[in-house]
Amino acid sequence: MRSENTPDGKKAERSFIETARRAQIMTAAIDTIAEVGYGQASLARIAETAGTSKGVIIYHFGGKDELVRELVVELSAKGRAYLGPRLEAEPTGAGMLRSYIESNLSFVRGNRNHVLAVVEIALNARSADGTSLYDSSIRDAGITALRQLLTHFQGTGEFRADFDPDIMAMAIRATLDAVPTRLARDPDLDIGRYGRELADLFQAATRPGGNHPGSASHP
Amino acid sequence: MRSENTPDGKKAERSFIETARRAQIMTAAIDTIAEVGYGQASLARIAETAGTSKGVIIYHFGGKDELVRELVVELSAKGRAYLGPRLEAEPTGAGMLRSYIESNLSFVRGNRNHVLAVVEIALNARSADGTSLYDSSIRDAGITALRQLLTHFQGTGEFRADFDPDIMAMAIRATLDAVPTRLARDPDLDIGRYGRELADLFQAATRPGGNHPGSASHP
Amino acid sequence: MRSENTPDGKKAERSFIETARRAQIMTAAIDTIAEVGYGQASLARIAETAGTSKGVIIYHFGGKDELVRELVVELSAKGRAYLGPRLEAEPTGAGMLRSYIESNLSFVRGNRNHVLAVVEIALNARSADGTSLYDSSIRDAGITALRQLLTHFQGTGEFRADFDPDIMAMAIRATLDAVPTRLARDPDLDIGRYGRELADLFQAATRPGGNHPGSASHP
Amino acid sequence: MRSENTPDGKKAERSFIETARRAQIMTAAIDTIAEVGYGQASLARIAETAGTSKGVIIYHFGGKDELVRELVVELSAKGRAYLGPRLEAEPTGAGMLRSYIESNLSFVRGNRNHVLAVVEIALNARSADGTSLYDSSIRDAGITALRQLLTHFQGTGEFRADFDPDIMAMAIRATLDAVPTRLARDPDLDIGRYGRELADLFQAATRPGGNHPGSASHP
DNA sequence: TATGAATGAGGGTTCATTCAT
DNA sequence: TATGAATGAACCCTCATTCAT
Repeated sequence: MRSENTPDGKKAERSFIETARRAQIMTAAIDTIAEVGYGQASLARIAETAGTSKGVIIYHFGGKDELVRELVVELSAKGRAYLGPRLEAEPTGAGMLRSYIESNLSFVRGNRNHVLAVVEIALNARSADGTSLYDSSIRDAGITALRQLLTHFQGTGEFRADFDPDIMAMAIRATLDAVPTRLARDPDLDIGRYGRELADLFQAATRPGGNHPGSASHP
Repeated sequence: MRSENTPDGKKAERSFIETARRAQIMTAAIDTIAEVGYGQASLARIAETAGTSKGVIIYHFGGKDELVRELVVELSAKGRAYLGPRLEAEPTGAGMLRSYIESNLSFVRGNRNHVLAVVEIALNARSADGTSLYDSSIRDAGITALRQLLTHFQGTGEFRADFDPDIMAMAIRATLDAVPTRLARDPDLDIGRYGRELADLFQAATRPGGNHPGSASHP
Repeated sequence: MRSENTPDGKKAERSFIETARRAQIMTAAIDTIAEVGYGQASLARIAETAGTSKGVIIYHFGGKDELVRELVVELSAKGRAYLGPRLEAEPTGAGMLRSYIESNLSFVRGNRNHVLAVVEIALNARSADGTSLYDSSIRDAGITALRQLLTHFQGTGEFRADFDPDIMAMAIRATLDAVPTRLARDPDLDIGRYGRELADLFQAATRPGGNHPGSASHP
Repeated sequence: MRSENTPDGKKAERSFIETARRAQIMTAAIDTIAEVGYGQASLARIAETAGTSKGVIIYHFGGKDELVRELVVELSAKGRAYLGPRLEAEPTGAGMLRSYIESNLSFVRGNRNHVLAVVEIALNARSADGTSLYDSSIRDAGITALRQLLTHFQGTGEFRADFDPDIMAMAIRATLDAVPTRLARDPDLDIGRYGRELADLFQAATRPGGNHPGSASHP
């Protein structure tokens, strides 16, 4: 297996041809997983999509697990690079929440198969010892950031104080995470409208005022 | 394989012993899938849990796919039987929505493993030809009913008119569907509180009034 | 994989047909390993010799490692059963030593391929984690017993007192262990004469008296 | 692949750099085989130890088999160069035998890994067609020389006449060949004492006189 | 000379399924 | 009805080797 690092600990430089092969294989893996699901995405099938052989994949990635992990890492990096600036540009709580939701979905639109593939991986992929190949710290980091956002603007009064930020964050993430699968079933889905609607939904759910509903009536 | 139907087209009566065997196997399948995930739930493992052999499972169900489909059908029936009366008892839109959410979650609490198994199946299980073993009409039926509920009370004015009932229904379902997995990770989750919070959340999201947020500000 | 034991801890009864199959496979494995060496004795090759498929071997033994371990255990048991009575029948030290050597070799003669196969296993077979598949406690037990024999009769004066029983034991074992390989190269080897010669050799090496040679002359 | 000979049939001169590379690779191979065993010593692993790539090894040696054969040839040459003078210096039979044994072991002590590697090769290494990569003529030559030594001094009366020199030679070689493996298991082994003990052992086994034991009682 | 890249055969293993009993 | 036995395809991976650069 190709070693990932040079002996002195620096990242190894990758040759042009290797970079190209890796990209080609990763694309094939993404498309295959997105199309037939993780369980059916064998190395042979991925290799066929890529127009190579299983051996080449193993040569470049060292094994299926590593290939899969790379898919996750890469998407995670792309996602952070995409979302970060869009969030920071927003001054208000409502704006940040709306931006969070809409940016997430426009990112999904722009990386449909990759997102779908990583969703499949998160749900299904396990290594031989049974542990997930999806580093759950990635998701946890996302939820934590979202919860902190919510908590912060509860403090400022921009959001109503009487919701549980953990549960609200989970609801938002669950709703967003369900979109890629929906998109796969219905490729003509209007993601822009979807995003605006969901932003409206959670804006209404978080804005203060109104005699609040809720547990009072369920003692 | 046991034929499902008699020659004259009627459902075959099942003997007592057969019914018992089937139940025993289904329980084993549910527990195994819930515990180790669909991908790791081989027939051998299920048979071991059930204290039988793989052959018995195939004999009674005709194959793994059929067993899995039965798990889905059975849960779906249990779910309808549980939820139907609870919804019909509610007179108001807000009440029905709250009941829908809270009843769903208390059903999850009472059928943790079965729900978890079916979630695993819905996300992962595919037959050899790549098609899902989860009959999506079941989910569609659920979403449709929910959407009709929402649409109806938009008509009566109990809910704000300016949300897309399809998207709202999808958000509610996605949020509810995420709970079993959470519950698996954290068995001490307070489902009751979870339900009240989520009901509050979607009540706030659907109730009319307030200067409504929304797409107007995003031309 | 077939479970080796019943739930209550007893050895599982093996059906007649299973016993036969296992014996057939073990014989094929013995012959194959003896002929082509452990490294070339793949499951496919063993299966071919046995007239079956790889799957059958895995079904009956659970894996190659287990098959190999069984070969060792079985030979070890056969060996103990063969050697024990022959040793105990001897009253004198010289007699026991001679019997040990000659019985070992006549056992080799009667179990040529099995012994050869286990020698191959002892030298080559390793599991995935690098540990030997040959339980070295078996060899250690043999050497220990031999050393105790030597030490005992040093105490009685039947053997000269000035050799290191550990090294003498090792020399005897090494010499005996080399015979199977020789036998494989020259199938017409006269094992009986070999045994008598080696017994003479080590009798001369252990008997007391004579102006003993030794380290005194090598300060 | 580099050709071994020039067109005119003479041995090709090797450049300095090539000689160095070959030595580096052979050392890496020796250490790797000694450490992990022949079966686990893949070209990739050897190349890694050597700090090169598999291609280089194949370029310089033409293939794994040739590399392995070279390891054997080189050790054999080193061994002859080491042992020859030490034997010739001894005037008596007993002296030569003692020197043979002790020199062999001190050679092992001084070339531990190389000896261990060749032992591994002798026992395990086979080419694709199943034939051993260890040229058994090397061992045969050693045994023959030893047998001639024994026979010679049986003629002079220095050794007892009633042992089979072939079997005695085999016993001596087997005992010596077992030491490297022992040494690998117990690196603190006192080779000097080992040599003296074994020399004593075989001196006692070969010296004349005493009422000889043995085959008389086994007609 | 040396390397990175690719190949393809073969390795052991898992698994749903079939079949005789 | 139920089981043990067997099957065969597919799985991921290792390896020595080849080849273009």
